[in-house]
Amino acid sequence: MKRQTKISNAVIKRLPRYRRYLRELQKKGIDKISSSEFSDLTGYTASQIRQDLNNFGGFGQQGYGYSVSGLYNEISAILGLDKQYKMVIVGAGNLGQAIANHTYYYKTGFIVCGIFEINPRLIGMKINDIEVMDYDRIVEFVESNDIDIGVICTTKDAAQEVADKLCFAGVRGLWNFAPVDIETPTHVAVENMHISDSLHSLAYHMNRTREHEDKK
Amino acid sequence: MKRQTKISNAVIKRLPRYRRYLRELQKKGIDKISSSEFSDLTGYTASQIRQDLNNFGGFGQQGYGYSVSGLYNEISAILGLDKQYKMVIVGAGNLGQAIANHTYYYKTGFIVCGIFEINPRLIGMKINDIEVMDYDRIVEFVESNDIDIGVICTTKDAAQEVADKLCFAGVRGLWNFAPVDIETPTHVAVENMHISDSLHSLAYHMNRTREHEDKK
DNA sequence: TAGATTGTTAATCGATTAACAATC
DNA sequence: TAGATTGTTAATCGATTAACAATC
Repeated sequence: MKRQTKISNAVIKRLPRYRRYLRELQKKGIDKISSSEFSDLTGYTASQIRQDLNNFGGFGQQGYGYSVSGLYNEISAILGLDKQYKMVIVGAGNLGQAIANHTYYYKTGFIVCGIFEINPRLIGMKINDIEVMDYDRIVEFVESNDIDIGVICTTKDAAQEVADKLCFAGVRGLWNFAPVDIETPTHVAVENMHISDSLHSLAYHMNRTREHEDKK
Repeated sequence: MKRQTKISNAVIKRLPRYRRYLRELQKKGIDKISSSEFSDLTGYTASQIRQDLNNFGGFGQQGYGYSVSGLYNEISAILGLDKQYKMVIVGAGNLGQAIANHTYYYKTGFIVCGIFEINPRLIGMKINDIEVMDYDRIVEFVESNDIDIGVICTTKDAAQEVADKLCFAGVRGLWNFAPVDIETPTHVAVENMHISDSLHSLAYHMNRTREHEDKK
């Protein structure tokens, strides 16, 4: 087993997907899988799966394969999903509310501790038992509650300023849903959910498949 | 100018981002940009920007650069954003409602024509003036209204069945928010918004930046 | 025209796939 | 043990970067 210093982002992006499939196998009561069976399931080549996993350690057993629950746990630990994270949501609009209501995060260790807004009509509301607070109080709140993650559900114009405030207050990660690219100090991780970008590439691919049809 | 047959997905994924920056430049009244200035702005290398654009045509002018609005329009057309798309949303939960309420899509040519649900308590409601209808009626509706895109906001267990039905009814694209990988006929494009996968890779990166700090 | 900047080819870099020795 | 399948090295493929001739 050889542990590498720098693991490419392409590998990291595949881990949550591997984990999802392992969870399904677990539910079905399957407790062993080979890289080639896993390849059939996921669509990744067996070679790539083994290569990816061996970035982190030798989790398999020659002649046998991988233990489904063992591998599930390993990947969870690699991703840091054995830990808990405290989150705040900024922006109590549709998207902020949808995320606050999504109990899934809570179940997997991502705890929404508060929602922040500038719109006075929304302040004081409760969404899924989480209080909507005045944005003015955010720095104090993040500091005193040791918040790990800020979720940005604001307009694109407010996003960078909100990000700056969250970083100043001490979050370690930003989950950005605004359609802009956020700048942060190097020690703060950013993950973007660029929803409209995604819709735009769907539009592209739809017109491409159309072209293929036309040629037939 | 040389037009390639097959353009890599990595290129396509960058186009919406290029387009966003061009829109901002346009708003600021800047009407000309060189690849190296655009590189400073976006973080992509000037070489990559020119390489990417030349997959589709020679949009620049030697010695001058690129026309901001010209390039914006070209990229919009490449993505197919000069067209209109009719969408239906399946699932009127938090996420489905958030998308239905997001007027942005409408402004950019993606028109939400209906929302479908199995929960009888939600059927008949109006969300942002869009009717929530019985899921039983979806095939008929998609067929008779020439719906282009199905947006899947259901649970992961229902997602594939919903996808099959939408494909059968004739959509050309699926925008999938359920945390599963959807299978479709080759002529139906799929774009995934795997929200929890994104959160999981954020968790990974947060723990990595932490390690760097520890080493200091 | 001279200067600037593109379009495009060539070189490099990184990621994926293939092959196979190690080993359970 | 023999068969199976991993871990890992080597080969290939593709994507990014560098370089420069074309040209506005």
